Amino acid sequence: MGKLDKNKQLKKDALFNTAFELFTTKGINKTTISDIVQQAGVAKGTFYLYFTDKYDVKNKLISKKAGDLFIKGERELRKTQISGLEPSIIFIIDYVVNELERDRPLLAFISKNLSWGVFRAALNTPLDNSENGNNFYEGYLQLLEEDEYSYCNRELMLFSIIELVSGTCHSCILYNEPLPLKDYKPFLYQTIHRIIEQYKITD
Amino acid sequence: MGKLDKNKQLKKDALFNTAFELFTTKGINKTTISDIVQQAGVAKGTFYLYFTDKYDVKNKLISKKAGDLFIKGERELRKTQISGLEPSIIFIIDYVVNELERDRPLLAFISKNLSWGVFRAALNTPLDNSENGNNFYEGYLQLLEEDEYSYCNRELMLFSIIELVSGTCHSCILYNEPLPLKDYKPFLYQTIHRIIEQYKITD
Amino acid sequence: MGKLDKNKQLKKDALFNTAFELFTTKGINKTTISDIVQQAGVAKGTFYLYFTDKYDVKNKLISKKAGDLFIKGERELRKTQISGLEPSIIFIIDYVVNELERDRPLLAFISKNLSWGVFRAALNTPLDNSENGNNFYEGYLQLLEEDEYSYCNRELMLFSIIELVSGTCHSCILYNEPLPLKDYKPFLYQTIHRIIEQYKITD
Amino acid sequence: MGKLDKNKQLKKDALFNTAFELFTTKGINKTTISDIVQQAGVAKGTFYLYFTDKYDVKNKLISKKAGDLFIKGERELRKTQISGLEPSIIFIIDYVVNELERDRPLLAFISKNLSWGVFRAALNTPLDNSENGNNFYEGYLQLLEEDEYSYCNRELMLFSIIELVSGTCHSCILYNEPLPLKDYKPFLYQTIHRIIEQYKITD
DNA sequence: AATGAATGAGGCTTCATTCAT
DNA sequence: TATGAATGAAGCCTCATTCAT
Repeated sequence: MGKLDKNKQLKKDALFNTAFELFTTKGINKTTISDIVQQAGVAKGTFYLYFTDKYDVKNKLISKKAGDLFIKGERELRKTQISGLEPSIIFIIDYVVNELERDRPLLAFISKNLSWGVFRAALNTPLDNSENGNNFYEGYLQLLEEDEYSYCNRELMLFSIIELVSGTCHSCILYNEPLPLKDYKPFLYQTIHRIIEQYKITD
Repeated sequence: MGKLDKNKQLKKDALFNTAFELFTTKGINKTTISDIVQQAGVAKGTFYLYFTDKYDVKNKLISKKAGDLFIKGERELRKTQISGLEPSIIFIIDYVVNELERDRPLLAFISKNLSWGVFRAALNTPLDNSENGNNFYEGYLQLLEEDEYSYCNRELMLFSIIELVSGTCHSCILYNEPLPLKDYKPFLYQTIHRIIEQYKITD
Repeated sequence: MGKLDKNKQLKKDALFNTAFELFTTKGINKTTISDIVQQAGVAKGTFYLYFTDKYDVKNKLISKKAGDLFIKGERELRKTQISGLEPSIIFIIDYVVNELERDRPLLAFISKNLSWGVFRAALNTPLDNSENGNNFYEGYLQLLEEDEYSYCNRELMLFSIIELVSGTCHSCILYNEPLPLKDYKPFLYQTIHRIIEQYKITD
Repeated sequence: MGKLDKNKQLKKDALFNTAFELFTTKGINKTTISDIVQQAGVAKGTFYLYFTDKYDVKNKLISKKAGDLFIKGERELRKTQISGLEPSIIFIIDYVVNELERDRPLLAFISKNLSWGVFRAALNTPLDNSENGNNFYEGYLQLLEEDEYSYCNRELMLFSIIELVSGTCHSCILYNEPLPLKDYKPFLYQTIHRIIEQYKITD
């Protein structure tokens, strides 16, 4: 990559990161293009070289940030000795919600804007720098394969779990409503257990 | 109520209803105060006599519309012979998601903006014109009382169900992702069944 | 007309007149809305209450200014004892080109932008404050009626004369090319004479 | 001409031709330098190696295109057996207006921007690749010489005809106002006849 | 000679809010 | 109460021009 191209990427990254920072602190509506470029230290016009408008950045950020979370969760999982579908899923979910509890602006940003379609796409994005082309969704399917039981409607199972976690944790973390996250966790994981059971194939 | 007061209420209602119509068709961001007053047939200044700004109307609308849905669901339930907690809950949920499938703009409007706090408040709002001061949440509690089983953490159970339904149906109805609502329903109701079981007290 | 309405008209007029002044001095391309409102002493938004954009003002100005010129020419004609079609036309043309020679920015503004359609419309606009609904074009037709000869294709005759005058005088006045207006006038009026002859009906 | 020079000329021509295409299709105001270089397939900076700005190209284009038209008209004339001043002039005018009727964007482009000065210059430009240094205006003078009559104020005569044709045809072709070109032609050529008569020297 | 990323001034337009009537 | 003309800050986006490569 030439000096020029590297510089280009630097500017684009600066805009991307600055936008994320401002979106999560001020909110998307109250963040202006002027805010972004000013804080990123580039000229107004430069923004339009790389993005079409504020919502273009927003969509790219959501997909990226949501994907990153799960990828990091999976990486952490690999560092452990945990095996089996349910323990693995619980581990990753736990990792993700803990991350989101630590970074509430990120939670607010992601959960308001995430649709299953976008999410699904993000999960299918190959881990960056990945030598083996792996991605989260493939990892999930592999977990299913390796489990001692068989499962039907695998995408549906993940979908149900994700939407349940997403909705409930949003409320628990941001508003402590109807109760704080740590108090809700046992119930949540119990519900996840039951959802997994639901999709288990029993002869 | 005097003639003048009635006139006042008329204008306020016009603004309220027009705002709802525009919010659901054009989106909140793209709806301006000018749009609202123009279509409502009142002067710009009049808006500020009744609401502080666009977001004031928005919040009031969300609470109202979400509450209305469940209240209507409960009314429909009473017309049937259905009894028992689970059949009743499934009936109401089914009624609500069917309504939302028929009125997608309403779904988009509500689900993007509903938090459990707001929702909880809406459920506690007395049914309008109600002679007996009943509200949805009390109705829910009564269903629990009348069931042959006992349940713990009743609010949590409702919370889990609502968030699961809300997230999954949003995706199924608006994007057909990962599958159309009608195909997902059996799985959803099975999951609800399992959540209810989870909170059942067994000696 | 109420105080408010009068004020409204004042602002609109201020914008209209200021736009004309700036268009003729700086040119349309280099005149900005900001320039106009600033010099007119009103707020930016006020401009958009009365005009859709710069070109809206432009079109209205062209029509108005072109019409005014001919109306004034006709008024001057009435003050004289001149009679007969040709002397009358020559008088009005002479009046108009003299006016345009005195006000070159006006000439530049009008002649670059005038189409016969716009012009025709302007000529049909009733003289303002006119009690009898007269307009230039009707006056022209009346001149034809009163003449001792008859004419065919009356609109065409006027069209030819106007376009000839417009094109040639634009060049003579603004660039002295191919010669100054005063030197060209005899030739021009001779040509007009011949055009009138051309449309005269001879048995 | 070296290979490099040829390459240079190619880029310049590409810019020139592309500018013409865009000016006539989108209009000058709405055509940007970016549009031109992009469609011409060269880099932005390259434009500034050959032209100072958009208006530089514009002026060069107008002069070139207007001149080309008359030169082509004259060439067509030479292919015929037509002789005599008036038939020759009518032939060329007819050729030119027919061309302009076929290519309305060209008409719009030229007639909005043509002044007699620019036009006169264009007519004096030697025919490109011309071995004999001839140009349109000289051809015109020669036609006058060869005619059986003598004429005074020759430039004026051409000027009057050109301006008349230019103004009237602009309106007839682009707007069919006050009538379509083909219906106006007989009147126009009759007027031209009369103008020529006007400048004929009679003892 | 050629490139094209970067610039940033400056245009256009919107719209929440006010306030005199 | 109700009005709606007026405001002007604030946002968006374009684009001619430059300059390091």
